[in-house]
Amino acid sequence: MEDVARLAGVSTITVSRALNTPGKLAPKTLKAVRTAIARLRYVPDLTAGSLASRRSRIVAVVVPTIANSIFSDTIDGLARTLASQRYQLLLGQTHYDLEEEALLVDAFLGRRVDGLVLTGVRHAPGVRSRVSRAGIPVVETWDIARRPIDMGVGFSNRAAGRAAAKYLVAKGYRRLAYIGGGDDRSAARLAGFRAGAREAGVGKIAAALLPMLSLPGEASTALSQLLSSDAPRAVFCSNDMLAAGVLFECARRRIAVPGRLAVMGFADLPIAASIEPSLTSVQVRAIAMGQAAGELLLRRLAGDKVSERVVDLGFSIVERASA
Amino acid sequence: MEDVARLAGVSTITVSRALNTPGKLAPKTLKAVRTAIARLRYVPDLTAGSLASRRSRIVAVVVPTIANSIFSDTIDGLARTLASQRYQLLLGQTHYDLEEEALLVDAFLGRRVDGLVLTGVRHAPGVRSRVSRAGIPVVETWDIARRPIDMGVGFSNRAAGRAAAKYLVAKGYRRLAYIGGGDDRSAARLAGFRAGAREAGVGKIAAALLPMLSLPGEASTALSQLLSSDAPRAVFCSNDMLAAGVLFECARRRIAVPGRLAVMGFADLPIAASIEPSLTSVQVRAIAMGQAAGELLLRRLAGDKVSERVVDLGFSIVERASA
DNA sequence: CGTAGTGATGTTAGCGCTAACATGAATGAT
DNA sequence: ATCATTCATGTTAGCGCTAACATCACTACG
Repeated sequence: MEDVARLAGVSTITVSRALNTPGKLAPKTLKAVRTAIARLRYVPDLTAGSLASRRSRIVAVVVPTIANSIFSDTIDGLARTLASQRYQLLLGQTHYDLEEEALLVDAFLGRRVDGLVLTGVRHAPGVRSRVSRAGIPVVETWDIARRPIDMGVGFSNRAAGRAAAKYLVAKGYRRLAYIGGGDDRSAARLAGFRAGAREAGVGKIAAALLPMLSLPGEASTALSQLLSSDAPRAVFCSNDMLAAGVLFECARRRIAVPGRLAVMGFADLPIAASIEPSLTSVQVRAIAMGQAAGELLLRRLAGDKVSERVVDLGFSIVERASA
Repeated sequence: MEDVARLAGVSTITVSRALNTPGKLAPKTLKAVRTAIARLRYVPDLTAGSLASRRSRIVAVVVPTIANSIFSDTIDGLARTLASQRYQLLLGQTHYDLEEEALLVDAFLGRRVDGLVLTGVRHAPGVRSRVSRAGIPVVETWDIARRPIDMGVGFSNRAAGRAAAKYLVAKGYRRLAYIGGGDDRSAARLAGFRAGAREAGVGKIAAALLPMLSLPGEASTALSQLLSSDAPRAVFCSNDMLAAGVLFECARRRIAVPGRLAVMGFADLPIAASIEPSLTSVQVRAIAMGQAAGELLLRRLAGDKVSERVVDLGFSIVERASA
């Protein structure tokens, strides 16, 4: 930077200003500095800048896994929103392990990220306090916290499960089943699904819980398991990929959908509209969640107060052929 | 850090060593420092550490989009490999725009990342030289560069397309078609597909090029387009999701697969094995690519020389029911 | 018992920027 | 002509760490 300053005949702070607040320089000076920067191929060191200014222009996002396209959509929305203000994204995956999340959060706080986006509302003990002490804006996504760490963007997984049950019962299905993973949000949907069924006067629900992934192939196993006992009339899957797997298995076994088995998915991934038969699904706004999280962060980083700390983006049921 | 040092009765450098090279401290001292760190809830500032040590322990990865699960698998492999050495991932998406890539690369270089992983082998002018000047290890993935910037991990998209054509012709299909995106790698596969067909004595190939995304829904349009002209006997899709879309459309139109139309996918995503009929696909090793990229970086960051600068992970054709 | 060697810890001097205040020139109102 | 105000730029002093060298105690050996 000193070299640039010397070549342009100014001081280093002027170079700094040319980079950060070009509007505050006289046009001539700005041009001279820019010429010098180009000539010397100078690449400013943002690390040093972060240290001096105490702003890193980095936001960290923690998701269970990016292999699930649902979270990558949220990251995409977040990344695009933050990119508009030249913020960069540091990515961490927990693989559905709260301890991993705690480690990632600590590492990110050490990097002095300007903001933090977490997935889910349950965290390892200590995370909450450490994050609060850091004094940075934090957004929890993909669920609604009763007591958010700071801010939240999401929807109620419980309510979504409940709505799914009510939808299926209203359609006349009474023997209901659930296929899903064991993570918090899937568990909340299952709890809601059970509650909804109970409220609608339908009793026990068969549930097949899977390991964390949500691959279509696992659905076959889960379906076999369910069919071997008291065969359900409708099955709610905690993910469209799982639901797709069920549809494939049904095609293989010549089980008519929805004639003999109704299938309902979750997330409304692109495949839901395209698959044959098309898949009834609970639509959630994955990209919008990322965008909203990014906007909340940006507002706080710009000094705004943000009174609406929790944003419920809701969900909606998209009725298609399968249920 | 000074507070911690004072409380532990040591100097700041000893605290630094307790954090970075704990093995070099006397066990008593280490314990004292750790106690002080815990008591004060001290969170070391990695930004300052990066500036002083000139190592950021951050690696940047640039992909076209993480919405495509193929790239998120690579990122996953990369992230896991790097996490073992406490490196963190900075993520950038180009949305298939080389100019975007150039901007991201510049921003990442400014952050003094320790390593860089790029997708593809074609870059905006200037990127190559700027990256080289930075003197950091770089890995280009998802294709094989004839002249890599530094290192490479991938497979030949051209060869993959060629192999797909030969496979289909060997199966007796002669009127071939291609459905794929317009990005470099898809284009390379199409070129290879054409070359393979030519070599196998099959002439013109119908091709439907789509915008960048690879959603199953877009396949319907593409298929209609192909069927309206000289109906193909076999179609090679540049992505399994596209292929799935074709299968769905075929189910809808009661087109027998592979009886009337053979369908071949690319990437061997989980859905390929699970869909009905199961999908013949070109398997590529997305996760392994990320891991290998991570390993190359780690070796270079550890000071190794790395003589094999380009790793070809190859591909294989997985024969299933659809072609 | 002297000397070299080893291991543990400390001292000094930055890493490359920017915040905060300081300076000085130009402008305009009185 | 004087003074306050604004604008453009400069000076100083860190931001919170770590590299490199320095120091000191202790061990081992002939």
